[in-house]
Amino acid sequence: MKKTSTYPVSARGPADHEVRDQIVAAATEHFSRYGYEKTTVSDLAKAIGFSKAYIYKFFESKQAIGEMICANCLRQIEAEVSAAMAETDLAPEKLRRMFKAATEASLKLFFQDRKLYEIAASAATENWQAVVAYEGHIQKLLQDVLQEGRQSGDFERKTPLDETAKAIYLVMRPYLNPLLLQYSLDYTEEAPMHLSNLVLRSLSP
Amino acid sequence: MKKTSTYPVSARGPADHEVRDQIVAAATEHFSRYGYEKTTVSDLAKAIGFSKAYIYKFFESKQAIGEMICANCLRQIEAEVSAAMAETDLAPEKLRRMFKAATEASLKLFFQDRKLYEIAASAATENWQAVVAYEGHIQKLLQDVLQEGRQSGDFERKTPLDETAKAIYLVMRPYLNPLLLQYSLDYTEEAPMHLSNLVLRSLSP
DNA sequence: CGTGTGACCATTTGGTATTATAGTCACTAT
DNA sequence: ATAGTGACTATAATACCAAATGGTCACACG
Repeated sequence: MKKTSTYPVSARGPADHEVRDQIVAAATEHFSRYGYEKTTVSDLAKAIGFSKAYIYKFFESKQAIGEMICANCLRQIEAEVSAAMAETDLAPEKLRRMFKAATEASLKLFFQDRKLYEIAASAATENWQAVVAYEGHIQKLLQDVLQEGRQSGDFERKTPLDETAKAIYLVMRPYLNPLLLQYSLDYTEEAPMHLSNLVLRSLSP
Repeated sequence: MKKTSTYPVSARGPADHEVRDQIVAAATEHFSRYGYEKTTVSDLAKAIGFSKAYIYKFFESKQAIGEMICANCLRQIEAEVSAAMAETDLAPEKLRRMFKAATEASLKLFFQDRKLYEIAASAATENWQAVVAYEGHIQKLLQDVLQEGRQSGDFERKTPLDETAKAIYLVMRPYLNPLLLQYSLDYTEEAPMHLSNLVLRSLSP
């Protein structure tokens, strides 16, 4: 199995290679310190002691490197969300924690890793693979918890599952999507609770 | 009573004056045709046959003129939403129509009056009075229909009204707020229906 | 074959000189 | 007092050119 998560379409050359890891490490460092725009490919090359041309043996563009770093950020968020959900067995509580953890993890990125956040925001604007994958994974998590709640009898079963999932995703989107989050900052304090309440009321059997 | 809606804080000089109306008319024309940035205050002056200095007897800045035009747009949306809601007496249906009409009116602005939409988006970014007022009015409409539905027995009465109103507003926001709408275009087709359904389920007694 | 690069080109970007614009004010006319 | 303006300034936009950057390629080395 090819692990597409760490070797996306936009990569090239040997998949498993020490230099690839070095590039990613240097890019993470530079992007998060100086930002994506201010980091040149030559900077990365210098940092790992190779020529710029060599970097292009591993990534087909600077953006491809950015995608990788962005994907790592988003996977980090996914992991935090999954962890928060794993803390309980009750579907309703899982849903609450999912919403809360996702918002908090995104906010953490925004406030503590602004430069990386900016990459994620561009990624969302331009619909990079990493963001599409992230959205897919979150939707999957959501669908799973809905299914679980239906099985346990916590959630109603009349409404088609995919409709419910879609609607709830739309409710969460302004706080999950890096691009939208920055325009919802005034609400991040209360929104997860209020919206979780609303969603759970809508799910009651 | 001062009608603050047509004479906001950022205006100056005689409130009711033919020239003020001429300025607004010329600005509406120019802003919607050439855009806010590309229109100079001198252009407006030329259009109404006065000097630029005279315009500043009526508005304290170019932005103040923009606010007025923007406020008109938003009031137009409000009017369309109110009209749509008046078509029915049933609170749940009112809520559906509110969501649908608001989304459609905002989309109309986006696609058919792009230049004016851009003003509204800036207004939302910079929190102009016009947008704050618009949000307030929409929230009032929402609160009223909720109250009405509670009285008629269509909606549950346990949850505090302002919490419900706030949560539902947050659900609608991505499609009402001009700044957010442009990032939700992929969803405007289905979102009003799916989200109305979700909200109504959450309101069921 | 895999590792690695300097030289090269087409676009962007950054800096800067110049122009255009927002906004004011003293002033005239009625 | 109300109606109206030309001349002015500080700031923002623009136009311009030089430097920097993303990206490629032919080639060298083991």
